[in-house]
Amino acid sequence: MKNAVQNKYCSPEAIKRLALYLRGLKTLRGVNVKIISSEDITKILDVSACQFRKDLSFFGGFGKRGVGYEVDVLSREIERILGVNKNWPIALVGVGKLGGALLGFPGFSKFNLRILAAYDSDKKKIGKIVAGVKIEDVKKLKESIKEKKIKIGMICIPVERVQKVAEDMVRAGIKAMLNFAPVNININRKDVYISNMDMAAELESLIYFIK
Amino acid sequence: MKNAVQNKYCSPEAIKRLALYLRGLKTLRGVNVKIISSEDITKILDVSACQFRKDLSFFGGFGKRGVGYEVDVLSREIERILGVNKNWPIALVGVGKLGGALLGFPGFSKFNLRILAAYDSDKKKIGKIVAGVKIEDVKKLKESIKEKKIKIGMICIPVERVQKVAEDMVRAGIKAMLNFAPVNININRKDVYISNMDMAAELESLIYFIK
DNA sequence: ACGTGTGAACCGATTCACAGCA
DNA sequence: TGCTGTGAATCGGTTCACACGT
Repeated sequence: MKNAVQNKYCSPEAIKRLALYLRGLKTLRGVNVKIISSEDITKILDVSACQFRKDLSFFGGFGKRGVGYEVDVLSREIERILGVNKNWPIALVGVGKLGGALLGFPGFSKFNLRILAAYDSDKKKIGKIVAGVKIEDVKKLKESIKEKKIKIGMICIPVERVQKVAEDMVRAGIKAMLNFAPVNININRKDVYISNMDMAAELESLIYFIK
Repeated sequence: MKNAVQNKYCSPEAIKRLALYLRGLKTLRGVNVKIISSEDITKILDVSACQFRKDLSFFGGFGKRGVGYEVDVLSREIERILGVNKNWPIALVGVGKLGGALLGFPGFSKFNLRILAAYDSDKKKIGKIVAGVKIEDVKKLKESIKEKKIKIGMICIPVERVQKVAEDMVRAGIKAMLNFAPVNININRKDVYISNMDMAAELESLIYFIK
């Protein structure tokens, strides 16, 4: 077994797969499976056995030859690699229907992801508590995020205001953003990661394939 | 100019980029830009000039040498390629917070994507009208989707029930699905496309990069 | 002259195939 | 023997660089 090589480059695709593996492992743990082989994983996830092995071997050898991978051990290792074993508070901007739904989304809390701050420009919403989070004025976004030392943001506001809000968030110290508006955010910084959850674009590309 | 070569393989990644280009083009049209060059597009989207050209040339030559691309023409062509110039009704399963938010999501209607049917298992919700759509009993999902000839589905229900519902949808004729539950759907059919909007996995992979 | 369209070169990611270890 | 871990081979997608058309 080699030591983990964290300084070499690992593709974003591979990292997303790690998160996917974690899903699969949690499911297996739920039905009390203790050991899995790379071949087994192909039955529950759309991934090839050797891709699974290669992805993991990049960070070190977590399996036993002739046996397989311990579900518990591997889960913990992947959590450590991704960094999700620590708490990563999230700031949400835009508590409309979608933003409101995300505030209470059980899929987040299950994975150590907690929305700690929410912002809106609507006077009627400011001050209210939604899913345990007090909605603040978006005007105070910068100092509030800075003060709370939040590094992750989610954007659920209309297209027109997205760019400005994103810039404010970066100035406040946000390093990663999930953008739900169908527009491209322009931030020229290598230390800031933006991921677009463009649901309409996703649907549009699906349409191409079923035609 | 060569004729469009639709029989050769085009990667899903490239198709997603087409949808992205469409976003950019709509924005440009909004500010009355008539012509763009492949170099210009790099200023508003994270894509290289030659990738833009290559993606488009795969489907035929839509630009003028020495000039650029007409925004109007290119928009229409991409819409035709993707197939979004026609109406593609959508069926939504699970009208919880997230499902309810998607029902009224303006980002869909803007792009010809209309949710025409919604299903839930909650007796209190069945029969109610949300965002103009009457919620039906999920038990009647199969015949209802079949009757309405819907080909696209969206899944917003708890993990445990996802696999069964997905199978029912496929049996009813659904060819493409957007899955919002953090679980992998197993459908062994090449003519059915499943796209996972796994927001938690997305966040988890972002955490890796900001660590 | 200018920007598209495209074969060729390049590069990264996936898969193969087998050595190595339990 | 069985399954991991991994260099080598392969595959596909991106970029280069320039011929071509306006």
